[in-house]
Amino acid sequence: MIEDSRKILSEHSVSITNPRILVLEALLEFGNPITIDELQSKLKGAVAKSTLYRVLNDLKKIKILNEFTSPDNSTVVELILEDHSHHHHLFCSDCGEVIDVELSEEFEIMLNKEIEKVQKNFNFEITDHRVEMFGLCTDQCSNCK
Amino acid sequence: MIEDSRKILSEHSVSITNPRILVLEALLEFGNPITIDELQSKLKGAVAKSTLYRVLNDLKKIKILNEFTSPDNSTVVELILEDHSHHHHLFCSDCGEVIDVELSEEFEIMLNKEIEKVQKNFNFEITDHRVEMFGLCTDQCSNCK
DNA sequence: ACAGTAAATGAGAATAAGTCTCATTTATTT
DNA sequence: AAATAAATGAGACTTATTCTCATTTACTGT
Ligand SMILES: [Mn+2]
Ligand SMILES: [Mn+2]
Ligand SMILES: [Zn+2]
Ligand SMILES: [Zn+2]
Repeated sequence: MIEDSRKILSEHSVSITNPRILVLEALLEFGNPITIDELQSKLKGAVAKSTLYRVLNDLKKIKILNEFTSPDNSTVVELILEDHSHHHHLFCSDCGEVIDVELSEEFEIMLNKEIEKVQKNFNFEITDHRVEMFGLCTDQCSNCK
Repeated sequence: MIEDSRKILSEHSVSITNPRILVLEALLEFGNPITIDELQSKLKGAVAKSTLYRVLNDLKKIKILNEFTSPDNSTVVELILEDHSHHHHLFCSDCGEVIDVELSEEFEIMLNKEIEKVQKNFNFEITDHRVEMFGLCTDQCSNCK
């Protein structure tokens, strides 16, 4: 995992530093979208708060980190590596878990057609979209029992 | 408009107070999703900051206010009255404008089918969804020229 | 209309996520 | 190994939102 992190950094010509490795490792290990709070507690103070935010910004700049706000207003980040393709998110309103969801290709095609229509109607240039689903994990989520 | 505001409040058995009327009037007059910042400037200090947030919470409690975060992290609110049906949002990454968008019925039907699948796959109970589109208004938006 | 009571308000203090500053440390290049 | 630019840590700062509490206001029953 340390090697994965080093590789990611060097492939993006970002200098290899301890805080960057630690943050990447934590993200890789968790493997799911994670709250900044959770991330901080996984790091157990090994990286200063200011540095954590700087590293997250660095990762955003090289386009391997995605950031969004969950319905309870916490900031969530996730790595987007090569294998990580276009997908959407499912939020548990109870425990706050965020789950990656891939929707069917037919659906994405239809959504793109809708987007075409919206572009024309509003004379917009739409560059991205997001589908979010909210609900309750019923029994299998890692936080709720 | 004052009468509309009074009516909305009494219909939801919320006591009719000046700050509540002022906030409702501003929202009704603007008629679109609005940033809390913009809302505050429309109110020109007529409502104390703490009261504004309280009133917005009151409106959320009676389920006539929707709140979400725009991609630039500002908080956006909108009234959801009877006529205001299910819809989604389009964000201009340049000027921050937020536009209501209604997608086709066929699309929503298909999305609901996708949601059915996700519910089963993840053993979730999905209660709501959101489609967000991001891009640039090309010429007609009220803020960019 | 009036008094009594609970609810709502205003002003400003408190909280907390995220940013910034600056002195020190570290990574990279030679 | 030295030189240099970049990155870091610690804590100050900013700013959106919440909280506190003394005062004001809206509703209820008379
Ligand atoms: Mn994801
Ligand atoms: Mn809307
Ligand atoms: Zn859950
Ligand atoms: Zn615009």
